[in-house]
Amino acid sequence: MTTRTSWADMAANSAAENVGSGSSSASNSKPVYVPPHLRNRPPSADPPAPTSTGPASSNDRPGQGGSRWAAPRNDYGNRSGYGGGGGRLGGWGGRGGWDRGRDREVNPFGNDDADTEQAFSEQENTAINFDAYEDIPVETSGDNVPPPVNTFAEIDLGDALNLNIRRCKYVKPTPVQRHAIPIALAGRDLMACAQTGSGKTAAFCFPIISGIMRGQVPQKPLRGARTVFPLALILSPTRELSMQIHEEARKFSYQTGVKVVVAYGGAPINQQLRDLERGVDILVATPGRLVDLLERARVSLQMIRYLALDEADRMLDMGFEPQIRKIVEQMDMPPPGVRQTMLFSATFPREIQRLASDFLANYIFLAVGRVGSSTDLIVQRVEFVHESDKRSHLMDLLHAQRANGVQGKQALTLVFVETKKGADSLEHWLCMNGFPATTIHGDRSQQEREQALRSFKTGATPILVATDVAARGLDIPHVAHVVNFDLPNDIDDYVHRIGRTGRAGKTGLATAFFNENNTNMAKSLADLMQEANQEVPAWLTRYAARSFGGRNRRPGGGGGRFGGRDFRRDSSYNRGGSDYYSGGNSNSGGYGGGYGANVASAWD
DNA sequence: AAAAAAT
Repeated sequence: MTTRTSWADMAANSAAENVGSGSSSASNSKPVYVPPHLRNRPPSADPPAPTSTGPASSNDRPGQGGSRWAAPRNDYGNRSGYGGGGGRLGGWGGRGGWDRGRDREVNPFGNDDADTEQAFSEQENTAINFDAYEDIPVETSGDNVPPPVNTFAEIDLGDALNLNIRRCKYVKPTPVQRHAIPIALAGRDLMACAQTGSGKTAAFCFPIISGIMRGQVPQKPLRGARTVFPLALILSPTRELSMQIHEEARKFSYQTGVKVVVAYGGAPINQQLRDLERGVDILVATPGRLVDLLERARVSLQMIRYLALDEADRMLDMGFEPQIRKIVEQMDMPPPGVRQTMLFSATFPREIQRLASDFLANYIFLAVGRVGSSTDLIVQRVEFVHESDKRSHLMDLLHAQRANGVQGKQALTLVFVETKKGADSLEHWLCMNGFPATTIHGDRSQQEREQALRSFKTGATPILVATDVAARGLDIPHVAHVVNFDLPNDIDDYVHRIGRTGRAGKTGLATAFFNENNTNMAKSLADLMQEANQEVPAWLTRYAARSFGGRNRRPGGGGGRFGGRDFRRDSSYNRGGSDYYSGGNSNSGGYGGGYGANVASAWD
């Protein structure tokens, strides 16, 4: 079944359905989470009862549950089957079980007081501007696509998770969450084109955490005493992105009894081993370190129920594919159809979709994008700058920015270059010229990388020179300007790079330096900018007309290089279609909503 | 050709 609906339509339909189905607590015994802005409207719904809830409540933390929160406890936990019979004791982590309750869980939230409305509004840097996400076109395909939801209350995530959602100030689900969460909760495999800034991590974390909480306690397989058996695996292409996902997942799983551990290279493995031994349900990892752990038999994938690949197209490109295949296909992970697999990215080239389908079973394809383009929030500029002029041109931009800046402060500027050497050399030059800069790339130590990122985020060094290590997924609030000092050779990389600004519904600026070395990018860049309603300089259009475009120019026009389209619908894909389409009703006709050819976006 | 990812 194929549906094409604008986001607004979805919301309207969904709301209409709810009227009939009686989702309010008055007609339904299940308590309903009421977002803060809807509270004090008698009498339909009470706030959630924030007890310790969930499966861990009966056993893990005696004395903590229920007393921390004043609100009256409801019976949700018992009715829904959560935690019945004492609940699970957490994942298989060697020394897990009863001991785990003694470890006081560190509060991952800066401010623990979820009942203080003010606390929410003060955390402005994580607030999402939802108005920017209205009227978003959505495309789904696959068998029996579960309908989207309108509110978190419609989803049976459980009290503990709902409380963490409140703590994160997520008042209502973002478009990708509205669609992806019901799909994932239905147990379906998913390939999703979605935006990090709007809560993509939550879109795959919520169903995983919820599924682990309500799942049966698995029998621990017989293995070496030090082997741990995570239930979910989340892979990402860079260490910093894995760290970021881990931090978010920890917030979502706070006081749920679900344990999240991160493992990546460049850091001492011993601490990570200790973390694993203390119990792991969800393992977030980069591929190299995970392979190491698997070969040491410190981790087994035998119990994996959920597999999520973030930046999935990157994970399956030439550099990563062998490692991913090893992890997913050649170790002890359950096969597709047994485990549940979710792939997320903004860009999903057709050939990567084809590779990815090896990992999926009867999956649903989901694309969420803005009308016309998803980069409305990012003003894109492209300037013709000769190689020899780049530095002085960058200096001009930075000077102008400083002049316009608030209180003379330099706005955060992320400068992408092609090579690690180039990054070091540009950073040095900027510092020499009075612009506090730092750099992040793969030749730096992990400590240096993390320090650079911190120092950039805090504004201590408001200029960060980066290679593509920082191109994907990193959520750095307040990046005002992304400069493509060197253009990438792949338009997908450009899309991901500029997506470091204009996040969470805020606006941003992206400037690209173009010269005769970038002619192969002219066509794709011009098309992309046009789709995003950006001003395309006449000289770029002329380059584009001359350019033969190489791999960046997709044949067949309608394919859309954004990847907002299911490759199974291409006529060139002919394995009998019914593998994937029960009805075979792939409707590939014109789409009024904005998925034309070459739609691209800042969505990752 | 470059970048990332294990030691």
